[in-house]
Amino acid sequence: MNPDLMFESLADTTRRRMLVLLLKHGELCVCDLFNVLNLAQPKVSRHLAILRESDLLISRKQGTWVYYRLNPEMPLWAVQTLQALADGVIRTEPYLQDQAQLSVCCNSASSCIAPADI
Amino acid sequence: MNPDLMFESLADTTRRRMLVLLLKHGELCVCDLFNVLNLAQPKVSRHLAILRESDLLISRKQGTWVYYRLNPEMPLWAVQTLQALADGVIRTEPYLQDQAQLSVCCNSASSCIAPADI
DNA sequence: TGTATATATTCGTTTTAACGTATATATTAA
DNA sequence: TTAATATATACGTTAAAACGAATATATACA
Repeated sequence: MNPDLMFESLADTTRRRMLVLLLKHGELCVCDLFNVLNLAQPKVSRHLAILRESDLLISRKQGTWVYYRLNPEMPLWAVQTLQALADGVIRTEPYLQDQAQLSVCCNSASSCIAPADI
Repeated sequence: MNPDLMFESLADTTRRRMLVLLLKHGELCVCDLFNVLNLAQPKVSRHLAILRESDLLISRKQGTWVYYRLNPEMPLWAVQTLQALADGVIRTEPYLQDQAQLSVCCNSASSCIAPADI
């Protein structure tokens, strides 16, 4: 985990929103992310690539879907950074609404969120 | 403390180096900072202004010198973010050398570092 | 008063980052 | 094979950030 890359990654609002969603939810696929955030798919994919390249996220492919989650091998200081970020933003917009949107999306029949254990 | 402003501030290496120095030392004047970092004075002043505007730093003027330190009114999540940052970088360059340079500078007779209590 | 020093700001340029649109890739299913 | 869907990437443009150099401000002191 390179701190320079990591803190450059954290400088963008879209990327912070995605990280906080993944911190709270665990794992999400690309289509859930751009639906929840109400952003264009290529924009979300590009930001996900940046987070992947800075080792904050890892992805796994399952059929046509790609699921993203926090890198479980992150060092403690990086985890603590993300937790502090989440503490700072979680009661503010747009993060509050993101969490609400995620609940709606995840509980719908059309959700492509992965089952708890595969 | 606005998280957006804060995390944009943390995206620059020079600003991270200054924050870590101030986290470890407590208070430094502008000339100590640009001597330790070996950077041009206007560059350091500009970055200090950005950190001041994002409420990460406060300054106090004493004669011709201006002393900067972390904002003591920072919320807990912001303090924890900075501590995690410091944990992540403190054993890497250029932060290691910055600490070493600070020791040299602070212990010299020409240092303008403020006495412990004024 | 003038000079010297510490710090801040302005200005024009260069670099970097983000964007929207279009397109490519890869998987699934008919 | 073709069509449909999910995701990723490429391309050209726009916007934002950082830069060096010059200058402004403010304090101290002779």
